[in-house]
Amino acid sequence: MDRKELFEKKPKIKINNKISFCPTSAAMELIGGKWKSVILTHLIGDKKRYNELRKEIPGITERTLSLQLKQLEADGMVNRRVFTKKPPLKVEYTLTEFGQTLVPILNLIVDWGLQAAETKGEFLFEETK
Amino acid sequence: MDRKELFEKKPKIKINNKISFCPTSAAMELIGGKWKSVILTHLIGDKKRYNELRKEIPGITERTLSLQLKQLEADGMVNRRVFTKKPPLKVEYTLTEFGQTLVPILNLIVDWGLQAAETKGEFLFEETK
DNA sequence: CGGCATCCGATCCGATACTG
DNA sequence: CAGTATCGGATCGGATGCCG
Repeated sequence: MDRKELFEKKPKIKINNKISFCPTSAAMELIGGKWKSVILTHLIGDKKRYNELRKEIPGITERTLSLQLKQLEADGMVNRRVFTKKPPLKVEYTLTEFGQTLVPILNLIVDWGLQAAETKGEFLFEETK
Repeated sequence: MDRKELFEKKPKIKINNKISFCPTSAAMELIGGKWKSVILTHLIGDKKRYNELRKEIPGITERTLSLQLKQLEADGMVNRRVFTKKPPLKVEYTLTEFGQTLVPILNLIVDWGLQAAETKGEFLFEETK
């Protein structure tokens, strides 16, 4: 069935047991929310450890980072690999192959955010932490 | 200041009085959430009346559609125009010029959602309403 | 036709403290 | 180091009814 026919039939979409009414909302179930795309953006290119992500993503709490990573893992966007069994642990997160397919969108979103800031917003630089 | 320099300084970003820590979260403040990008997608190309949107977006409630449209208007993504004063009213929504800049992202998201459904999910067709 | 008002449960998410 | 546990406020969003 081609795209045109799909559009006309307006099927619901089921991904990971979540049912959506259209491709857009299906996508937003996976990458929407306040933090998911931010986390994914930071995983572009490199693997990252938990605390690296925590430091690189200002404003996020441990709890939220942990929960979001777990969801991303459950949705097949992120791999979690444990390298040591005894504390101190070493855990690395990477994008899955599926997660990689998001990279073009994430890059567009970053660009758009920058441009929106330039045209409609402002940048706040802080000398004094 | 060029992009590279901007990245290194990691300024906060303020758009419409909302402060974000990076371009991605700034963007997600504007287009994130369950419904905003769905609504915007339906405004691509055509102006739409309130009830048109309601019919075309299954699963959304009047209240939510109304609230989201108001936010999109406040954020400068959508124009709301009233054409009659006495009931029955005629109200049309269109993308603003700023909203138009989102179209490439929205199209990518639709494509990605379709592809995700094809590879990781399934389509549910309903003969019986 | 195009909403708004109200109520209310579900969910999100921040703060804080604790653990293998 | 990489989380989990618990609490609680804020926000989301569904149901319902009303209105110019």
